[in-house]
Amino acid sequence: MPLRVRISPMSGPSGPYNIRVIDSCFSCVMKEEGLLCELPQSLLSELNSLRQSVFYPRGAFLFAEGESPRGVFILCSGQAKLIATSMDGQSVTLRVAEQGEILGLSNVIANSPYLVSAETLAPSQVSFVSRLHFLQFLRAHTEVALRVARHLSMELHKAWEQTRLITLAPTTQARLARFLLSWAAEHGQEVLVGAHLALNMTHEEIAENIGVSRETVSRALADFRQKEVIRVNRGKIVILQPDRLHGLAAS
Amino acid sequence: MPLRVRISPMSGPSGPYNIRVIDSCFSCVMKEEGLLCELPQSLLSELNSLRQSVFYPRGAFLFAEGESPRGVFILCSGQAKLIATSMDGQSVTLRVAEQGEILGLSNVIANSPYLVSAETLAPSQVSFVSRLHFLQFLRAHTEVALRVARHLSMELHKAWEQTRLITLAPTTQARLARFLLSWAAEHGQEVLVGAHLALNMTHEEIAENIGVSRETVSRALADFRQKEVIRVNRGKIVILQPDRLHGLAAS
DNA sequence: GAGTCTTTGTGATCTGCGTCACAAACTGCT
DNA sequence: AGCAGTTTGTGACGCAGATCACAAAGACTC
Repeated sequence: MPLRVRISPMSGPSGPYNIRVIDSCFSCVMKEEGLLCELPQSLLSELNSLRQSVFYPRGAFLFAEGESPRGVFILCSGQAKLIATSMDGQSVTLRVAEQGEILGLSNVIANSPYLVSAETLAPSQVSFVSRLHFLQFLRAHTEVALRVARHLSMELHKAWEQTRLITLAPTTQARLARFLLSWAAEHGQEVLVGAHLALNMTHEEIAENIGVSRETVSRALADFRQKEVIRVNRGKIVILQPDRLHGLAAS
Repeated sequence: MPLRVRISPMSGPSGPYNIRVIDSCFSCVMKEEGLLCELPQSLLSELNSLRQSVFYPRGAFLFAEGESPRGVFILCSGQAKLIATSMDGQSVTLRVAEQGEILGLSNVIANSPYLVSAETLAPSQVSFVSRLHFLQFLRAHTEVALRVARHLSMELHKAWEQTRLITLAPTTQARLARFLLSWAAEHGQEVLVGAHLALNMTHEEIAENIGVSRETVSRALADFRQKEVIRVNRGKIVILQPDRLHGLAAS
């Protein structure tokens, strides 16, 4: 098992970024799918007293591969991607976390080093709860342990979906189409004519998501555009022909 | 999200196989890494009363993609692989579970259909616990919920490792070498001169593990053999030059 | 608005690996 | 032992996509 590089210099939730510490905001807990949604008020306020809220710009690292787990990061708003990096600098995106999700959970539970890095894709508000506090909280409330198990199950399923996406698509175009569709699905976006996808990603980053080269993504997108399946509007992708996109995804 | 095929005809832990039902055997719980190891005796015997033990031959399906979760499968002895299949019949192996591991856990927790299939790689003794019983058991004991969370974390980390293996290896030979090394590592096998790996896999299956074609695996293995890095002995692979194998894995 | 850096678009080339095809070796069955 | 089914070995061929190489278009700074 080769050791991995890129140990971040950060020692807490704050890093070498221009970060604002905020002290309200637990709106994320209201989200339907969030781990914490519909927790009894008493538990919420207990958790509230443990957490520390911080604002990160785009491109900030919440934690990096190889660090030992400091604690969990609750994504109150924004987006973050989890990436794995190889020795020669290549990287894959394992998944993109949305608001309401918890990052670093599995590492805190297993007490094993982060084996992925978490980088914000958009300006994000993040609540940090230290390992010790979180574990105490977890042990004290069976309800919380069950929700954690459910969250981990969700993460596992997404990891499997990602493997499926990368390995079982016949062509690159299919991979890209599936990627766009699953993105839309995960963001509650109906895949209708005119749906806007705010990917917040460069072609390079899309490439890392689907495991192909940057040029191939550019070319495939150009092709979709030329077929008028999609349109690109100031960084956002607009779906023009959902049905044809599904067709491309299938084969 | 395309629906997936291969719904198995089984409706319980038993299927259309020549299966023996056994009623002892919880030796798996003694295993160091098993989910259940070192559980208090009282919990063990409670679980014992809930389970039903069954013997499967090689190639049996414990469950298949798309089925709703009947319960969890505790692998007392043997091996099983988790596979995802695409519409056109291709498949990837997501991981190989060893004795002591629990299969179908995340689906029971999340109450979502199995999105992978589990197939035995060797004759295996498996204890089945139905969804309801397991959830009751889980809810009743915080200790168990925590262990489940730890097991799921382990599964998630293995899933990420698998993605890393498949996507971040520069060449096919590196993939194969890494696969062999990680196999050895996970089986407590020291990677020493003469270490025997009982893969229980055909080249086809190895190919599904590392995401390449069968012929490519045959050729790569032939190459390793010709370089005298490995030797093949009645299906078992013998490592002759661990250091060179590590070298091949790196690049 | 000039200058720098990042991102995107596209052509040209090269190659690893998938695919097809078939022979050889092995396995299991009666 | 003999036969059928599976697994393995290897050659020949073709192409999808990686890589290289720039140019064009945006984005951000002062």
